[in-house]
Amino acid sequence: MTERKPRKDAARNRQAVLAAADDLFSRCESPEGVTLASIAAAAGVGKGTLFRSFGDRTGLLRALYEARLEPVRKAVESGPAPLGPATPPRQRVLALLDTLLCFKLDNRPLMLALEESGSGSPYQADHYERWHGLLDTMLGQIPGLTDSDFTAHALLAAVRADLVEHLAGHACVPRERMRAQLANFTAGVLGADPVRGLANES
Amino acid sequence: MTERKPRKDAARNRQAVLAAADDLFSRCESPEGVTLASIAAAAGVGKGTLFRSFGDRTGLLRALYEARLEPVRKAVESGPAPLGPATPPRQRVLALLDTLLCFKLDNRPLMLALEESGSGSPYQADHYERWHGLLDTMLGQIPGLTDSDFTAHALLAAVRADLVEHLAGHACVPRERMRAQLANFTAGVLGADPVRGLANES
DNA sequence: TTGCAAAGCGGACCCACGGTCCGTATCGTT
DNA sequence: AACGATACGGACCGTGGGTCCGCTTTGCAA
Repeated sequence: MTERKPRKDAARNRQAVLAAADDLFSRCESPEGVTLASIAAAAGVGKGTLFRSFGDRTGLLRALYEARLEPVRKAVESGPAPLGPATPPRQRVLALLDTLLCFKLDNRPLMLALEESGSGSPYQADHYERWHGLLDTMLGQIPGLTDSDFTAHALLAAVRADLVEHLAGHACVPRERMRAQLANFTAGVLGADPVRGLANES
Repeated sequence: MTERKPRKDAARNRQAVLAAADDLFSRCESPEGVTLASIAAAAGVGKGTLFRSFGDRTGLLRALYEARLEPVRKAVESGPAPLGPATPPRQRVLALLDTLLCFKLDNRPLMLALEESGSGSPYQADHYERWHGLLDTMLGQIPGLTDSDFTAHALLAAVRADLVEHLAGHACVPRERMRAQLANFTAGVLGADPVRGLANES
């Protein structure tokens, strides 16, 4: 194997940086303000260390994202209904989008930073590919629905971080209302009748 | 009136800058590469001039955008069907989104730069407000459709510049296919049956 | 315990880019 | 022609991401 065990202090510093960044992001608005130097300072390490651990800004953001996303990923990959793999497609799509929305609501500054930094567009990040692929597959299993690929993109676009931020931050749309609107919209896209209880489908 | 007629050379320089920027944007990929200094150089003026005319990068982008958008705006505000105001809502929504998509396809680098620069999110730009307001109104006139506000946001999100860029540039989805997919998707959102000829509705 | 690479540290340094400033050139009016 | 107002342009600045390299720490081994 190519694994070289990292030195103890290295591991500790990595954790410190992660923690500091996490903290700064949840504390401050406007991810612009969270500079790499400030993260390094908050973590009590030098900039060099930070870059060695994460490559660049995007790398750090991604690492943070992965860390926070872990439980969600688990739930989707092998959890119980309505998120887990044993759920019928319609409900699972609803559940997935709802989960994504909530996640972005709960991690606004980070998600904002991640999407806008991504050295270009968020569409190049492979975590996007993952969500898109999953959604695509699920949509493909819904009879009567065409263009699952594009539809997946469009649905994901409806929960983009900056839109969420705009609605939650500027328009002050409350969380539950947003969730309801998204569910309603999604149900419309999936065809059929707008779901009311979001859990009665064959 | 507060209008002070600008000096002749000022006007000429403004045009030169606009032209140069237009050219650079349509020529180069990755709007990152189009720096203000390079625009100034290409226009044969100093950076100071550029900033005096447009305030900042976003101002320049916006000016360019407005200029290119002019015909579209006219067509929407007072043109003939299916874009003009006399069109029934369903068709007009379809037509508007299609138009927007085509516009972004035709102005990829510029739109990309505009959306990602906007000193924050594209949602703070007032041209976004305009499109959203219009769409919102139109959607409100479609019976049986709820949450027109959110729906308008979601539909606009489906034609965001970076998504369009991703599909057209990376995934190499041909123009007509994208238009068809978008039309299909939109029709789904509007309720009812997926339109086939996109022009048979009461 | 001590010695000694290798791994890691950190902050001085670099560069690109957006944006400002002010001495100088041009306009256009009298 | 002459003079104020207007605009020019490029030197200059601040900021923030990313790099470099001499010094410190670690952990293995004698």
